[in-house]
Amino acid sequence: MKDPSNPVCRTISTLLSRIGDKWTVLVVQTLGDGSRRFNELRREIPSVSQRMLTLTLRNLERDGLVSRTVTPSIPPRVDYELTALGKSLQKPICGLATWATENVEAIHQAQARFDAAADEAVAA
Amino acid sequence: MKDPSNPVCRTISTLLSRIGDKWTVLVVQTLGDGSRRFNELRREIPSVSQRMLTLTLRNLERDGLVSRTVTPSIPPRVDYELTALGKSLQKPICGLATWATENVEAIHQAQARFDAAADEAVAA
DNA sequence: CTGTATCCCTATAGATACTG
DNA sequence: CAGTATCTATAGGGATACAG
Repeated sequence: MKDPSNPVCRTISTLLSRIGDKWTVLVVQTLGDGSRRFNELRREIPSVSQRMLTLTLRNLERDGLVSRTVTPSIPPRVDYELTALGKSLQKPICGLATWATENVEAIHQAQARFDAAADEAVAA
Repeated sequence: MKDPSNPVCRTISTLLSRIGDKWTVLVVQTLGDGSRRFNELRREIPSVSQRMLTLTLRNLERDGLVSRTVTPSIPPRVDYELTALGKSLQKPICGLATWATENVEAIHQAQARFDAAADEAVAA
């Protein structure tokens, strides 16, 4: 893991870029407790646009993390669900979530200190 | 964790955006086994530009994950090192890294299948 | 050695309108 | 209902030049 140009580090970096985008984690978390239809997801993630939800779901489907099931009725019905692979991702994400919740306060304080110090430097 | 608009989910999402950027994880991993000077980091992460390394380190410093120690000699010397907070992030990142290495093959196969299916659809 | 400053290009994401 | 298409705004990031 010492050489950042090695495949392992690249893999991690690529993965983090994917799930680190603005919507992927929210969608995965939402699908965590069961399958959802397209507009159900929209309602549960109010801030996501139709376009971004579509793109996010397509990427997740392409990566094999989410399955897409079309029921050709009228009106059409599409259900999204985590695959086994997608579910297996929940555990490591949860680890990160735990770290985040435990340390968010420390990070905010560090940011406040840093910004205060920067302001002071400007004033001087 | 059900409501994606709740603070916890936002926190995770924000955190992932931060460490999910192009360089942060590489820098954190590189600093994982000890402090480095600016140009040492550049050499160990050949693909990073001076600008992006500076920005990445500033953000990490601001978040309290990395400490910056200036030695006012000639030439100047600046050492970067993980703080306790930064080190504590290594464990959850490692969990994700493990998942990534274990499943990278499955993801690639899923992508190949998806792309093949898409091509087929175009051909038809 | 360790950065800043500037220019510029591209990728990402939001808004809106339209379609099967 | 579940998308696609298009336009636009912004942010990320590379290259280069310069500075303490």
